[in-house]
Amino acid sequence: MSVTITLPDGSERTYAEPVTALRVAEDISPRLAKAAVAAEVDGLPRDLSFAVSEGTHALRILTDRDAASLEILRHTAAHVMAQAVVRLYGREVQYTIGPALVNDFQYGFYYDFDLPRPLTQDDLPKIEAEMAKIVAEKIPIEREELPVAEAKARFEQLGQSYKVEMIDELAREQGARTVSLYRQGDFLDMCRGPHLPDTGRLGKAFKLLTTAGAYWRGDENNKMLTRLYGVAFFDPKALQEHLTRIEEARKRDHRVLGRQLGLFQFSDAVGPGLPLWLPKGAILRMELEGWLRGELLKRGYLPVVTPHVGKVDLWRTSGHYPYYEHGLFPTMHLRDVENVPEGQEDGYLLKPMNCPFHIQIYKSSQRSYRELPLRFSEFGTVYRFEQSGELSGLTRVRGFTQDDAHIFCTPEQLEGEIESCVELTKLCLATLGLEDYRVRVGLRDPDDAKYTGSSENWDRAEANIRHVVRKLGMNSSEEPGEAAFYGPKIDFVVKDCIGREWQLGTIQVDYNLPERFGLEYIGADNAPHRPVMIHRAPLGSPERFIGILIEHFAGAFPLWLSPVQIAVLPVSDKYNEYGAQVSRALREAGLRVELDDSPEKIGAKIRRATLEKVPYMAVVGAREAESSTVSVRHRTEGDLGAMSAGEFTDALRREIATKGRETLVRERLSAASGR
RNA sequence: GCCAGCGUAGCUCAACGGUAGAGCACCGCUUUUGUAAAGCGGUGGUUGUGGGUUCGAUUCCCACCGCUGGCUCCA
Repeated sequence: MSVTITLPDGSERTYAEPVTALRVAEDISPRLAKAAVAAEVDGLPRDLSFAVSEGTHALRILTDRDAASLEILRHTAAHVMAQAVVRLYGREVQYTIGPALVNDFQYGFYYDFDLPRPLTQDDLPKIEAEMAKIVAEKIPIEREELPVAEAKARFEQLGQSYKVEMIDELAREQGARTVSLYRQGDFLDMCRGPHLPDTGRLGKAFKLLTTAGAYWRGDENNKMLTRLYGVAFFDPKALQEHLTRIEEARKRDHRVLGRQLGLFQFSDAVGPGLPLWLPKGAILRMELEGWLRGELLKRGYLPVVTPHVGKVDLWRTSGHYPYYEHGLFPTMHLRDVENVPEGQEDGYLLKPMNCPFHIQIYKSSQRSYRELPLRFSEFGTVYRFEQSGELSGLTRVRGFTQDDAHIFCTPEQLEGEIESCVELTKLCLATLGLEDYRVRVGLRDPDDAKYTGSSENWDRAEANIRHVVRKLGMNSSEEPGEAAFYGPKIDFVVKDCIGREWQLGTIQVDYNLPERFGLEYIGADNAPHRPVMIHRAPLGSPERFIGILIEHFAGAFPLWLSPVQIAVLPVSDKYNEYGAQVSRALREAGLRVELDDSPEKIGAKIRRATLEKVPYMAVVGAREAESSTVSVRHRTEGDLGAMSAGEFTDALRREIATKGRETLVRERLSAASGR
């Protein structure tokens, strides 16, 4: 009959009877006990009040220095917030769920409430003040384990019907016999825990950030609850840094930079989610697309061009229409202007995808196995009627282009083709320096009826994808329910400046549309066979990709993508003529140049070009005109010294060829330091 | 689509019941300038749209449109 506790440093402590984690901490040192936040017993997070039972157990005392503690702090913060809301808004407040978030860029926790009226921004200061009171009261947080029936009775008594529903569900789906409750004074919640030992430990480094609506259980058929988001840290300095980081991130927001740099705009006169690319944005986009087009040709892709509208029937055959009708721009009816043949549906759609058109091209002649794989590529603009609340800058729009292609191949060729698609997608990300992405393998959700095709087809497609992912050793996560309705996919997902995830590149395996459209090729055996399709887009969409790119570079694009590559800046009007000469020479060398012949002083011109994030400036005055040179300045590195226009051009061409490395800067700086 | 907030000059913001103001940008004049903002002057607004309350609305109320943060959705 004894308790043996092994500590992380390997030492052991023995107790005659069960002992709480806190007691052990006290025995180790009073300072540790004071700093203790929670414990980890046999690898599981526990409260400090947790009693370690007989036998041998590994114990670790968690302090604010442990990463795992932050989640506990934030979870307690959510409870304290809920307690404050109940205190302020009365017993008719229903509290539902309130988890900690540790990987979110902005938020640290939230709690969803059902209240007589939704809370607004104006309520937050009051709630924060009440939370501060609760912290000052240092209310002990106590855990108890109750049988399901008893716990239900408690919450029924409190009128907390959501909690009752959750307990029922725990009992039904996980066979729970008991549930754990946490009480802090007048507030009782069902929670797995662990929590801080008392509300005082929350401290002052918390802040409520925003309110939002959220459907109960994330289902839009359910009631909309009020969600409060907040964040908490152990250290007020860390909170301040966090808030500053959010503020900084908002400065890179592509919507802000897009306007500042004159890349794109939206116009009420045109309609929401329909971007207008301004000249500078259009150049950037053309450069990116032009590069990718070259890569596609090298890889045996065949360009095709297809229209923006097509008959509804096409989308019925593909299967898009019934499932995604609400996601389409409304059907155009032609009966009033044209005869619609008997038996043919009257209607055209603005295309939501390019695949049915590419399929028609496949079908335009009889195909032999000798032709396969056929890779039809098109930067096709598609239109999807996204819900109004979903629209967001360039990352979620209603009219956008896909760097699309459909690969038609034999089942034997499929995995090799998937592999090359993965490599091309990785090349795109690597070329732009987007290293921070995750790979998601989207599989069907077996409980959802929206997927088309046989389960054999799905099994095959999912197996193909898994093979390739394994073969390439890709670090990826499988997510059921993330497949396209016709097939599973590999998605490349990145985050924007405030941590929202967006899918960029995608590779989708599809056995189903070839079936639905009756595609065939004649095999070596002279018999018809069914091809497999891959839908793939390495950028995903230039719109979204560039949106992310703007944030990635904070608007300071590498030379090859910069809308203006060189600003020629005459020191005064007197040198405008020489400046124009230099500009002409650079432009003839294929560089994008802007001559600033405004009556400003040189300092102002430099400032303007720098704010516009033009990579290089060529300052020209008497000295340069005299010696036929330009004084080169880099947007961040400053003065790089004088060189001839020819030397400058050559250096920039070399730098453009690298697609990113600032070779000229390096050359000049190393020359300078070598001197 | 749902919840909340916001919509004032091209941009960033002020005025908050008494018929709008600043900085930047733009235009003009002076200055002819050497590596992140020269000086002076000027143009510019049916205060998102439509109703309502009021002697009077940018300000208060309602509806719509748009934007922002979430939720849902996302081929």
